[in-house]
Amino acid sequence: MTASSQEHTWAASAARALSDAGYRRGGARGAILELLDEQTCALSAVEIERSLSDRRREVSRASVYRVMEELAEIGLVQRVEIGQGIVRYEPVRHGRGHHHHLVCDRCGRLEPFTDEGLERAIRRLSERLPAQVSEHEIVLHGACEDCAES
Amino acid sequence: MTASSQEHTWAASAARALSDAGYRRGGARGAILELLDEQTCALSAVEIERSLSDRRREVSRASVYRVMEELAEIGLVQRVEIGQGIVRYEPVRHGRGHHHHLVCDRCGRLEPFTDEGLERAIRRLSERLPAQVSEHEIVLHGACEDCAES
DNA sequence: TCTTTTATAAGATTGAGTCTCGAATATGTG
DNA sequence: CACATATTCGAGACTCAATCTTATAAAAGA
Repeated sequence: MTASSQEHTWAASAARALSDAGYRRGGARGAILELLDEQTCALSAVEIERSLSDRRREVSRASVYRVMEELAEIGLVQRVEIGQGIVRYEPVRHGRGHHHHLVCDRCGRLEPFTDEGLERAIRRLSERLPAQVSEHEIVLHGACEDCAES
Repeated sequence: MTASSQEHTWAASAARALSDAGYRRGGARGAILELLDEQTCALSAVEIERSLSDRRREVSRASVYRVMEELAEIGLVQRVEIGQGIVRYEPVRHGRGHHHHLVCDRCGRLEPFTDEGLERAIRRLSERLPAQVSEHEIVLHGACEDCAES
């Protein structure tokens, strides 16, 4: 899902949104935006740190977490808790691109999927519950296609 | 295993299931079963450790994790990942007291809910996906009734 | 340019969860 | 009952993701 679908890249619009929200420009933030822009699925903070280090644009751990928190706050990335106590982050691409995840408990593979029936069920449910459901992120566990065969 | 929930407590049937699975009786395990039996919703490992300590039946951290893993393996408890890297465990009543959870992001409250529409959507989805979905646990985030008012 | 504010880096710290291994306890057998 | 043996338990060291601290670097504004 390479997504320069809209007018700008995700990184560009994210940078503008950050700016609008009162954040200033910074090297670490730019590098992280650039990296995220290339991703199609969720990255963990540690993976982000390592990936940037690999391309010789080192960013400190604290910066990764701080930037991800800022991005999540504005809704530019979504936190995805896959399990094992590791939080992954995933760029939210304008409207489209909403999906959930299936985690293979054997090989650890992470697969995105979409399902309109599920979305509908959640919308109805959200209205019924005596609470404000702000966002939802569904993680199914099981065996992925490859692992299921063996 | 056919859990006729009336005649025995959950703890009793869990003890039997453990015995059937080849586990022996042990003090720590018994204390944990007893504690879990009183719970209606999920407890974290740390909460279990502290609760037992409060009632002067101390159980070491390793034992808590070990026992919870055993219980989860046999299907007597369900792991629930609420976020913040904390795993909670919840006794599975009568084989299927199946429900999901809403986490209040403000006060941290954990509320169980059930929804047939959601279950139906997941069943259909599971058939459609090229993978074996073994179990599902859905965590919605938002503001609970009390927090939503303010 | 200079000042003020915000961002960043490096590393110490926290805290959930894991691992190890010797001690304690349960069950089966004589 | 007593013994032998396998299982369970406890205490603490350890791992590692995530947070906090503090000094430095870099932007925006004057």
